[in-house]
Amino acid sequence: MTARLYVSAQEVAERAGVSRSAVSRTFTPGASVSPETRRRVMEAADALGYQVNHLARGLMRNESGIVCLIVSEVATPYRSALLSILTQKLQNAGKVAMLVNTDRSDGSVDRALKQAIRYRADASIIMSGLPDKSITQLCLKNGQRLVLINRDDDQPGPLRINLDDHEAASRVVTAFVRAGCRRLAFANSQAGTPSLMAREHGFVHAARRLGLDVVVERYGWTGYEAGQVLAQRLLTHQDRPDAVFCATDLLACGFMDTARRQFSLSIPDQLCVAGFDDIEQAAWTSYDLTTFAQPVEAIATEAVRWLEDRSLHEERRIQLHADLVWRGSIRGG
Amino acid sequence: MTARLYVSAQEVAERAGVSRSAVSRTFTPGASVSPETRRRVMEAADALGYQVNHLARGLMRNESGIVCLIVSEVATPYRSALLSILTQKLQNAGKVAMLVNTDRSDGSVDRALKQAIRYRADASIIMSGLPDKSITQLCLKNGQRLVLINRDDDQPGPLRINLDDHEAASRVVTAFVRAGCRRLAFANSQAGTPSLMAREHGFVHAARRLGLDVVVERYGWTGYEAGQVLAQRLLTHQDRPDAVFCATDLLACGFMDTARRQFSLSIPDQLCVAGFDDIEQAAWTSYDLTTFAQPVEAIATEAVRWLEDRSLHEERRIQLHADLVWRGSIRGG
DNA sequence: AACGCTTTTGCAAGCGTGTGCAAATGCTGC
DNA sequence: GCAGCATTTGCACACGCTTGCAAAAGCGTT
Repeated sequence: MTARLYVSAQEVAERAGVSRSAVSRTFTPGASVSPETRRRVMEAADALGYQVNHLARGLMRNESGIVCLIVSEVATPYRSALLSILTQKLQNAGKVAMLVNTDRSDGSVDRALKQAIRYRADASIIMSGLPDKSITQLCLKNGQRLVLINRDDDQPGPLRINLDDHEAASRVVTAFVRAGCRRLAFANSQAGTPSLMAREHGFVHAARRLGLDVVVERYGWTGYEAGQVLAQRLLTHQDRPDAVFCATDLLACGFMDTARRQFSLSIPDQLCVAGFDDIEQAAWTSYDLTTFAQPVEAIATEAVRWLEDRSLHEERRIQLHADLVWRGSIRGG
Repeated sequence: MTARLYVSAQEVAERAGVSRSAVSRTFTPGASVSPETRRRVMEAADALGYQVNHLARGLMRNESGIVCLIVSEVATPYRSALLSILTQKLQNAGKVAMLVNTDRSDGSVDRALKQAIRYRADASIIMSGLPDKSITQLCLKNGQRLVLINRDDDQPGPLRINLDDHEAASRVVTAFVRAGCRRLAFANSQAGTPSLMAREHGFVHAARRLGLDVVVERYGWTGYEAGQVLAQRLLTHQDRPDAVFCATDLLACGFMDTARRQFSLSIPDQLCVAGFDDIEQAAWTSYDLTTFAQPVEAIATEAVRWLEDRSLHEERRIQLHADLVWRGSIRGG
């Protein structure tokens, strides 16, 4: 019993006693079909289990309905949260998400974009890494739309969504100082992405403006373990910090755990901590971390809105605001 | 400057001075092309930025290369970990993942499968929820392959991958008893999925076999907050448990936090805890949770292997083993 | 040079759909 | 009944690709 072919519009047409065009029009919103034929077509379609072939439709319309999401480290809390809401909203907009994982190997963002082109994706949303300019050109030339999320750079053409990292970082300084902290530190990873660096620079500059120095430490990849190592390093510093801004909540979690367990520090009494992203774990009582919320909802909304609106295919930048979520890891408040 | 059409094989052929077929064959592994024409085609293709149109190819070959992943609660640690590795392996196998998020609304698994059919996905992998039998039939009739992960049920046709939940649960009983615990409890959500229930039943049965009773509590959705509530309920129980098996690591995290913070219990001295999934947070020092590891690697490997091997399109069940990861939340060891 | 064989090439049909165009149909008002 | 109009329908072509088939080309042998 080798599987039969899918049922085609032709078969539906025959069963309904109409032409194939009528079937096509029935499934094309806004096409001209009389109520009566539509009914008969629907009936036949249901009976046969007909589903429009989107490959063929995409071929004709030159619009596949596919949006390619390019991500690495999908299993990370912030990434998966953004991914979740993006797919949600894309589906609501009648699109479907194609997920390309760019872990390992470096040219993989480029490979991912080529994959997107092969499937004639209507757009690609890049959440990690950066494509080569030549590939960007290729995409734009082919009318493929491009969205860059939190990957600020100078590529032309696409929609770029970014946060006010710099300004957010300066708010942390204020909070730390108001809490009576004077020995500030910044814990960063070595990833060196623009948003991470913007937080670092924003923090350092704002502190300097108040005449305060900042100890900056960078280590490894942006995860829990790196946070632990950073705590080891920063807390054994001769002049131990009394406040640390971690570039990421994951770093902050590792940092806090090591600060408490290994250095027996009480938070926020002896050490104030702030993070960024507002991942789910930041709200867990073990951490109760004061942090900045990634506006994932707004990011997704803006991205999808831009994709839907065909008039806006010009270059565009959107800067969103990261709200400070005040919890218990900074004194006062 | 409205975006030009994508470059087609025709244009490549003209530029290379060969027929369209030659171009097609150049990009079809194993087709008969002379080295010389292949070279010329490749040259022209590179110059023009040609990418094979997979929509058209899928239409002809009746094989799209798309595999549909049907998931809800993508942002959950275990789900996102599985998703990550699955996409990884699918890509290595030359497939591409289409992600359908089935949060909200109940018929959405069915809708997701219809979507998969419309895009003529070669297969669908269901990680959450359960499709209606009629839809399953529709898929199989159309030659679409189906993989169910941890969703044991009686649907015919697909590949079903499950864990030895029952046996794992009984190992926890042994560990608890060996640690000197006698007042056992099981913390579950109300989701009632087969795997969760298998863990519950396995635990209760194994305990009963040793003459021990188990207090079972169920609440809410399988997340951190539910764990907190479950702790509230179980730890105020007249005869307070000295060991609790949480159906899920997320539940366990919430449970532990509330046990420590609200009831000032020390783990594992006054309370032993075990979880299931081995999410990343289970290894964090705040939790240091003894738990069972979801064999995500093996799950993905088996699923992809089955998809690749066209000979195995008969029904199949695979039962995988969940390793016990011993950490500090149970005494002894 | 003629032969047989293998490899390469081009032709053309077909995959399942959307849509412009012209023919057909239905409806309204004389 | 018929002109005038709006609506519906079917035909046929196009989308970009794969592939069976037969013709063409290459090549070694006699």
